[in-house]
Order: sequence, then structure tokens, then C-alpha cells
Amino acid sequence: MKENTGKTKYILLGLLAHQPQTGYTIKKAIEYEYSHFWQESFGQIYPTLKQLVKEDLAVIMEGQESDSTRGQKLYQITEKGKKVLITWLEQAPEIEKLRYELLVKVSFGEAAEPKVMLEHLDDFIKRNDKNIREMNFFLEELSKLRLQGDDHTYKELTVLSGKYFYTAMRDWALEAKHIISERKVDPS
Amino acid sequence: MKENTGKTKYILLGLLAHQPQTGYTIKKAIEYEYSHFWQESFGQIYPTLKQLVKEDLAVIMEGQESDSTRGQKLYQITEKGKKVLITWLEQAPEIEKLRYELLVKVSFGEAAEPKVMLEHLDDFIKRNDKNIREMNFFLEELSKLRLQGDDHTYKELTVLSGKYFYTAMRDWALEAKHIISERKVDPS
DNA sequence: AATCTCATGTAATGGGTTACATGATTTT
DNA sequence: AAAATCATGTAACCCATTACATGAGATT
Repeated sequence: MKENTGKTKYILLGLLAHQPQTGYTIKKAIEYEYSHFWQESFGQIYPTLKQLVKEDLAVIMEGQESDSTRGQKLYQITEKGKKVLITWLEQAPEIEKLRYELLVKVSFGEAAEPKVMLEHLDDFIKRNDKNIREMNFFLEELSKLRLQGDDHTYKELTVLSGKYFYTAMRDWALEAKHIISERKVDPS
Repeated sequence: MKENTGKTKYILLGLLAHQPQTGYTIKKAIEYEYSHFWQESFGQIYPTLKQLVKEDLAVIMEGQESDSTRGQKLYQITEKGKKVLITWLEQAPEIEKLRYELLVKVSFGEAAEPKVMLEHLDDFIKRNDKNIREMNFFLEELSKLRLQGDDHTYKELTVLSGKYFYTAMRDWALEAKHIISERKVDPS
């Protein structure tokens, strides 16, 4: 088995710290709540869960399953796991590197017809608009929960970051389209 | 040798379309002008250049080196290479996936002391401010070149995207700090 | 009965960074 | 003479996705 010095381990600990879960529900949770800034595949999740158990950071909750769980394994974080999680949270996060294929294409825009980049930007704007609507929807949901005394401040912050991010990208693309169009009309 | 179905190939073609270059100058160009949205290592660049030659997308410029080039190989894009580049530019870019460790940590913020996330956010704000200043500097430089009749519209667009992006991230972090602090003072 | 979703897991493959190896030229 | 930079390249390793294999339970 691999050593796994990466981040998957800590994401899983963070999710297990919230509530005991199976590999499958962890995957679904990441897809639903983290996909705009993080992703994990089954190929990472299952081996890493095994690793967590091996390192005493999590245990499989045996017995007392009320309903007949078919084959699933419910993982629970240990005290040691909580400590490891907190230590990791305190460490400075890695400086983020982006890989934005759209921007690479735009940078080579001169080599193509202006229409090509304008179309890519249109698609990009649509995508970002969709994401902005999604972020707004989540913010409303979280705000409702808050009124019911159910606080999710930190989750809200990540959704808010998505809103800021997608809005900035959309606004940039609108300006970029404008700049390219101007130039097309008046190539002085 | 690897097949390399990835993007490296096209980035190199895009850079070679601008001017003939060596692997080394390509690396430096990517570090200087692309690092905020793309990166490549020597371990990718050199094998890919070989591959380009093998596929007739680039050739090594032999002879006529005026100054004694020590061991370096100057690569030049071929007509076939230009066609392949244009075809790639026309294809829709891959939908971008982010991996933002800071946001993962923030999402687990409840498990740590508020001070921990506030400090991470402070660092993040500083980093973004630095990047914003850098983008502004680049924009000024490009604007000067423009006055001299040297157009870099598409390059400017990518720098502008950086400015939008880093500004949005900084503004979000400022609001996030505010929200966490409010909550700390008044934990009703 | 067939199909869909739940559920776990492994193997193959790909893509990328880092470390290492080598040597020339330039700067201090 | 030593150190820094220029310059190319390979090997090891790591991380991650995808494809595949298996099977239970639920739905049509």
C-alpha cells in the first residue's frame, strides 16, 4: 500500500470529525459540498480509509447497526485522529497553484480567429453564471438553517468564496469579450 | 517514452509559435509569464520537445548559430505544428477544477481555534495583495509597450484575469475575517 | 427478470514533480 | 579558483483518475 503523504488523509479526517461515515457517503459529501474547490475519487478514498485505521486515526464501528447494513463500513474518528486533524489545520496551507486551460488558450489568442476566443469566453460566462446561481442557492439554504439555530458559519465562508470567485471570473470574461470586440472593430 | 496526451504539448507549441526557443527559455517564459495560471517542469518539457520533433510538429534549428551556442537546442514550430495548435485552440478548454487547501481548512474551521483560521486568512490576504501589485505592474508595462505600437492584447487579458481573481480572493478573505471575528465576539 | 443504485475494492495508467547526473560558460 | 547560472536530460516517485471486478438490495 502507498504511504499517502498527501492531503486526502486530512480531508477524510475532517469529514469523519463531523460524523461517522462510510467511504461512499464521504464521496457523495465531497461531490456535493466540496466539488468547487476539492475532489477525491474512490481510488483515493478507500485505500486512505484503510490507512487511517492502520494508523489508529479512525476505527470501523462494529456491531449495533440497527438496520441491516449491506457490506458497508462505518468509520469513526479516534482521539488520536482528532489531534492529527487539529495539528494539520494549524499548519499553513500550501500555496495554491492554478491550471487554467482557458487562460492558456486566451494567451495564444493571436494565433486563432477572434471569434474562437469569444466563443470560449461565452461558454465560460455561462458556466460561471450557473455556478453563481448555485452558490446563491446554497447561501439561502444555509441562511434558513441559521434561523433555525443551526450554525454553519465555516461552510458558509467556503460557499461565499465560490460566489466571489465565480463572479470575478464572469466579470473578467465580460470585460475580456469587450476588449477583444473593440479591437476587432478598430484594429488601429 | 510516454505518450503525453496532456496539455504540455500544446503550451510548448503555443510558445514556439511566438518565436523559436530552447527548453530552458521555455521554462523561464512559463515561470515568468504563466506561473499564476500554469506551470511546467523540466521533467515535462524536455521529453515533450523530443516528442514534438518525432511528430513533425517542431524541428531543431541546425547550423547558422551566430554565437557559439553551448549545447542548447533551438526548437522551431513547423507548419504542421501550427495547424495542430490552431485545432487545439478551437476546442473547448477543459472545465477547470480547483484544489484549494485553504478552503478545505476553512471548511473544518469549527474544529480549531478561531485564531488559527484568522491567521491563515491574514497570510492569504498578504499573498493576494502581493499578486495584485504584481498584476498592476505587468499591466503598466504592457500599457507602455502598447503606446510604442507593440500590441499584447491577449497577454493583457490573462494578466487582467489575475487581477480580478486575486482581488476577489482578497476581498473574500477580508469579509471572512470579519464574519469570524463578529461571531467570536458575539457567539449567540 | 432486468436494471438501477448502493457499496467496496484493486489494477492499470497517466501526468507531474523532484532528485539526480552531467557539463559548459559566466561571474565573482 | 570557486560559485552561480545556463543547459539538457533521465529515473524514481507520488498522486490521482479511470477502468474494472464484485456483489447486495431496491426499483421497475
